[in-house]
Amino acid sequence: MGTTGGSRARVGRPRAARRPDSGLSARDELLAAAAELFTTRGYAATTTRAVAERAGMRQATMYHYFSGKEDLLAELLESTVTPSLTLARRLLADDAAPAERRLWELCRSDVELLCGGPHNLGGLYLLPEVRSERFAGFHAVRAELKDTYCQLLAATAVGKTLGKSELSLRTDLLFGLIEGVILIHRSDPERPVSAFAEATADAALRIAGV
Amino acid sequence: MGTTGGSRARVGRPRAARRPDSGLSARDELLAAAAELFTTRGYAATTTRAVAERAGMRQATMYHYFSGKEDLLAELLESTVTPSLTLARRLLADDAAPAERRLWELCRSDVELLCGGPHNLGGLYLLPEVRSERFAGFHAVRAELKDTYCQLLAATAVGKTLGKSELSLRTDLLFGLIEGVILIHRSDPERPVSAFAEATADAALRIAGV
DNA sequence: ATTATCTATAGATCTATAGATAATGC
DNA sequence: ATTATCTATAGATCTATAGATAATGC
Repeated sequence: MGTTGGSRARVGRPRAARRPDSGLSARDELLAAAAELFTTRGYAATTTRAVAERAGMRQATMYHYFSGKEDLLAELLESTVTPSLTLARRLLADDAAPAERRLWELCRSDVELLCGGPHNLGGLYLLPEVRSERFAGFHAVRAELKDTYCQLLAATAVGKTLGKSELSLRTDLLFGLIEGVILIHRSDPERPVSAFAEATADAALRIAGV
Repeated sequence: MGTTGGSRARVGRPRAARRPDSGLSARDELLAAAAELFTTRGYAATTTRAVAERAGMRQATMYHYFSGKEDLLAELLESTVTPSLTLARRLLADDAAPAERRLWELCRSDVELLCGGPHNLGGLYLLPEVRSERFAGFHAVRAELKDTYCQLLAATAVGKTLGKSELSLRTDLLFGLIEGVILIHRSDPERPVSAFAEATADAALRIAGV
């Protein structure tokens, strides 16, 4: 997420509302605030003022770091999908482990990413605004990730027996479960994420018939 | 959805923008417009003007039928979950068929309800605003529906072997898949809904380990 | 001199109400 | 007389910019 910039004695006019140092750079404070508000209240319902003030600064100051709400959401979306794609590619290339095992690991890791961490970034995927073409960069990376899921599934024992449209349906089911995993997580947020991620990965393979 | 009121020669001042008769009552025209806009653009991003004008009337006229956007969403939500709960109760009581079969049928029917029909009402469940306490009526009915899923699952052969927390996890997985089914439907809207609903019901039972 | 922040605000909405109007019904 | 609609608008936002200010850096 960029500079973590912990320090004292910073350049620039001091903030009006002093608060204990979060340890994050101002930019990251804004991203964290936006993630929380977007996932809980929604994107359109979240004002630039709400984001800035939750981050500890005045509304106008946000524009020093981001060109607007859209810019914040775009960055959050890409930061979520990029590490997942990196792992997916590594797993696809690694032919030491069986495909079943690699697919399971990809699912497990994605669930941890989406449900773990300080904010439930998985909730971002459910925002209706995300479908807009303004987030084409995100959609492109996401499509690549989905294609990797599809290739891993096709490489399993079951996958090799499937026709094209059946493979495509099962990929959609599998990917849809992961994409919507936050809905399940929300129904019992107390469940420890690591065990939940394993259980969901098990379920994901069952859904795909693996 | 209430009165279907098809007719000519209606009481009241004529609309400014005449359009061919939709066959729906003004109230239902508003609900249909709201369903489409809420699911595609989101709730907060949809203005009262957009809803009214898509329904063929001016913004202020909407207030003759609904007290505001919130009222529209509340009615849409309840209209989606109520028929599903009715079926669920009937299936729970019907001990002629095996529980596995009844659970499958409930899943299939819910997928048809959420993905079929003129607008993809399933998309409403993903709106962040829906979690607000303002929609407590909906949440109550929804909780009852989920409980029925849980009881049907518990009545299956596999269900009887599960401990409490394992049953609860599998209910969450199953219900979460159905709740998020619109995400899967969106990835290929061309798939015929009835076959898709059957495939998703199959997947739902697999996820639950039935 | 540079930087991060502030205050102030113009312009663009959006909601919800008040009150007028143009039909039918009796 | 009743009804469904309209037009107009006050009041409440919200975004994005302009320009001032209070730190550090040199």
